[in-house]
Amino acid sequence: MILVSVFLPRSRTMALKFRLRESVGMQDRTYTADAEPGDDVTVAGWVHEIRDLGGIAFLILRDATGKIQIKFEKDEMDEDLVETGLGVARESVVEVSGAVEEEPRAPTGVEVTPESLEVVSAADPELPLDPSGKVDAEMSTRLDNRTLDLRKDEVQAVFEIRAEILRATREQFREFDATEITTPKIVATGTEGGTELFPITYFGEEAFMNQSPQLFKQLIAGSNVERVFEIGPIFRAEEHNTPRHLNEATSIDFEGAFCDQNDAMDVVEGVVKAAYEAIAENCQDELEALGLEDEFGLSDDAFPRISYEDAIERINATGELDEQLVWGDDLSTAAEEALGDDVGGHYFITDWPSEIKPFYIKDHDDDPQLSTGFDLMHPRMELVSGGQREHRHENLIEGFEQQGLDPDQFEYYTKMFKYGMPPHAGFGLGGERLVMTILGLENIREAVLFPRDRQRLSP
RNA sequence: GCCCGGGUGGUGUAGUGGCCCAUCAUACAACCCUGUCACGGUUGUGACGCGGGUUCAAAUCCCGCCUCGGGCGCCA
Repeated sequence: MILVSVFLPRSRTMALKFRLRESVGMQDRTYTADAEPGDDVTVAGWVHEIRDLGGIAFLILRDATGKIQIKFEKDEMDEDLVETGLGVARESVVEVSGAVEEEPRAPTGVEVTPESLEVVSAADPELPLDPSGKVDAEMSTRLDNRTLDLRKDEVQAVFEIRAEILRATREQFREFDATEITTPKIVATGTEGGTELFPITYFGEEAFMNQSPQLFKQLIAGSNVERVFEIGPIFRAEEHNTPRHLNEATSIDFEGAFCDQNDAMDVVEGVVKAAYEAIAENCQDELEALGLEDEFGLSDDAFPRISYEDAIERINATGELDEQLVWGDDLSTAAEEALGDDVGGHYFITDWPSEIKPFYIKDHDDDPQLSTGFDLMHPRMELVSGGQREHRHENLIEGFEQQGLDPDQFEYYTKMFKYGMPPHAGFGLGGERLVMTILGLENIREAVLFPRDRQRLSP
């Protein structure tokens, strides 16, 4: 990514966003975005850069709201002050007090003439990566030094937007009358078998990190709560090596009683669109930092709902695949790409063959070969999988057996289907994949502060 | 799980057997410069992932290990 400008003018909304924090921060500190000409201020932050032109020199101070220029005139100012100010290493934390003056030649139109400067925390002059962005760093170097990496505007913007996506999806779920729940991450059994779970020891007993809140959210949807959502971590022990998989991911889950797969699709479509809208409305500065301000948005059109049968026909018709797909085939990455290019936007694939969907997905009443399962696809990758759930106890037990699972191990789950389980439907949406597709990130690790992948366990 | 490609100063790179006590940028150090905004200029500092092998000669070829990234499978 290329930094658009060293000085990103922060808008009024940005300044307002941070003003709220002042009540809990340094009482007499002014954010750089709030420094107005005529004020006597104390600003505190990181030394972004020092430009020494000889008789005059500038220190660029950066904080969460932006940057401000501190001016040093060597002949006219206290020698110690100049020496301290210009001797400090980049990325050191300093606190500067002085008068803010209007100055058209300054990058933001204002600059501070310092009266005092304190080095709060000196930085090592040799940095493991360059937060000013003049020199790129590799993903691995960046992740090993996330604190420094986040000092770059375009990196910080990703996580501000991620936070906005989470806020907007939460709010949208509330619009759908769903209650936020949290379910256990340490579990006795997996959702779909034990092969892809991280085993742990729980007081001497075998346990696992949960790979999905699926069974728990169903149990709560079957209570009077009816509609639930959860935004939380999921853990998968698969040893994949791709730019779109994580071993710890954030799942955005929904489950609703008296809902069918079409209702679930309505909800997920609403949630995804709410995320796009919230970003367009509240994250202009961040979009600019990422260079996305011109092209950002999502069409108002409904996401097309394409049946599995039509999907394979359409894929075959593109001629992109070496071998024609036949009914019952799962969709390969190449097939998904061919269809994604053909559709050109988000779309659902519905009515999958029952045999390639998990046991808890309900089949169509009039055709047991067809499931109510659906996927929401972004042209670049799968975002969501969902469907109507099997709520009939007998059918559920049968499903376990057909999938080669022992229903006795899941008794905590299946027995609740004996005490009044309404029809219900839901979905799981990949949180990082949502962030990644919305922002066009090349690697899913860009969307997580401290990613867990096959190689990385720390930091 | 199968397959492919990398690892060179702090950072990012050039270099496919001798022309390399290793290129360039940035950083760092010193000096010059009174309006920079990726400031500019001069000089300097600093590196071939680890171990073994082939060769008169290895950053370069071979083997093993460590490590990073990607493709597929599978998935969110």
